[in-house]
Amino acid sequence: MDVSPHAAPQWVDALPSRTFSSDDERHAKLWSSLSEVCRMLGLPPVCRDGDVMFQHVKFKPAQRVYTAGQSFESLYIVYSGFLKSVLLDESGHEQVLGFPMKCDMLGTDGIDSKFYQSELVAQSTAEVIVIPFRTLVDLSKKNLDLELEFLAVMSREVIRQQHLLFNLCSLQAEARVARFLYALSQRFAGIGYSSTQFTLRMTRQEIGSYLGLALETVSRVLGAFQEEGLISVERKEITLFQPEALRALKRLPVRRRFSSYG
Amino acid sequence: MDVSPHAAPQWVDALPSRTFSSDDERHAKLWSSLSEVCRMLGLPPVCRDGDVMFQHVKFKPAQRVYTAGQSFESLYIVYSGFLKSVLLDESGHEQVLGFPMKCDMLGTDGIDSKFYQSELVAQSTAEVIVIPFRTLVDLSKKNLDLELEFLAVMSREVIRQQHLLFNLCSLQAEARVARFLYALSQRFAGIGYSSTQFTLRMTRQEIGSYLGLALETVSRVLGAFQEEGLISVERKEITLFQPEALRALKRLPVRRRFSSYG
DNA sequence: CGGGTCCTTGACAGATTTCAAGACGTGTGG
DNA sequence: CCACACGTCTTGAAATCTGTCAAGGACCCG
Repeated sequence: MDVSPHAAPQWVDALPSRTFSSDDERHAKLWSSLSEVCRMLGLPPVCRDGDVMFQHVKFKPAQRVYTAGQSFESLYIVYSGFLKSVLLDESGHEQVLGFPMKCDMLGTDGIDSKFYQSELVAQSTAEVIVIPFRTLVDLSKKNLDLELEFLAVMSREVIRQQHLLFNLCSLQAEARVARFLYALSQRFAGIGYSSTQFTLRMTRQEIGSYLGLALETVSRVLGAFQEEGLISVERKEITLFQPEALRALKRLPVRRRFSSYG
Repeated sequence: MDVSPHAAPQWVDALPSRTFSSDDERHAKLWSSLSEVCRMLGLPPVCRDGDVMFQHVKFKPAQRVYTAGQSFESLYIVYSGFLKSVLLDESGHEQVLGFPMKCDMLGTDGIDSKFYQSELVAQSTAEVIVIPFRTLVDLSKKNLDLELEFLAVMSREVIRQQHLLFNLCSLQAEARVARFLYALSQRFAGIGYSSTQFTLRMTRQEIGSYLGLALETVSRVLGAFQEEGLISVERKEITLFQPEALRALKRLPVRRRFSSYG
């Protein structure tokens, strides 16, 4: 199922068909208004162009919303489901950039060069709202505050990456994983899920890539957290017992295992 | 000279005075037009509001252009000199986010919350162009393409951070330092300096913070590069002998030093 | 049921940090 | 002009963390 980087034609069949026929899709919400989009992005509801509607598109797990090198046409807002955003290097190695979920905006890295620099991959059935950039530009001419608000959304993305950078540079493995779990819990809370009990949609490998760690390290750290009673972890099912402890965690108390002189 | 984080009044005296009296400052260029700003940002020269001018402000080494928590009023474009952008955590630890130089735009992390999230510190005498955000918004109403272009500039910043993330996550120390030197050399070339011979304005500590390494590691890796004949390093004076080798470097050939059985 | 992916766990190697000491340079004040 | 203090850089040795390799078990899906 892996698509080699920059292989132009391959992503085409990962795009959804324009025709909706299955029962599942017939019942799905197919359009969102501009004001709904603004609400999802947390923007002030200044925009009242009630007529403008944006199409929804559904993706199945492992399908790509866009791929690196594909020409930039639209921004995307996650309506439902879970995805991952990845960067591919020359040799096909995959670097995870984030795990977008409901209300996240994606695709901004294509604005400058007019080609997406990263890939957006569905990890579950996912529904995204398509915002054709051309439409956005046109709308901005009528509603002068709109483009301004999009600057704010991009500002948020810059800040998110700054914090990620900080985590990678100044924290060691345990703290990185702890903060990852805490941040994830906060995001789940923000979209109406439980903040203390959830299912990881991504593999240890992907978490490791995101945090700059080997998958085994992620596995070990999760195990250690469980030992300490901070969390419960059973494959992908996670329960946080002490979220605040995770937020503040620097390093776990040393516990000599297998030592004969303790 | 260190300013403790979030200490509100302290940054005030780091701001430049509005009166220019010294000989040095009298001869400085004090204003830039919008079209000049667009040119510096690499934007198409669509903007012809010839009348709009932006003020220049000068800073001495260690002075702060803005600080974390300060209310967001303006974006800044580096006109000359060298700076560093840093994030401060609760305990005052400093995380370097970048080393801005000529033509770089800063301050975008304040757009969303209306407060700067990071700090911009001069590392040499530096001159920045002040773009009041209010002015930018007003201009956008007349020139509809302008705000669009600023989205593109922010898009570039997002991409820069994506690559930084990739470097931190998937490369080890030697490759990080090598790519850092290569990228620096390219940037120097871009603003008219030599790409093969330059002076590092930042300390090993700051490079280490930026790359997620200890300062000693940076020092050692630079030493190793010199041993290999890739560069020459004498304190802050750097000469690149094989820039391309640095760009592609994964790891240095192992060289057993101090081993008695070789 | 079989194949594949994902996860866990151990042992080990290797990379990087930490700690420590000394050299080098620079700026300041006597 | 020199001495001194300070920040920076280098270098070594030891400690520690994390990655790598390997094997086995759990789970899922066709």
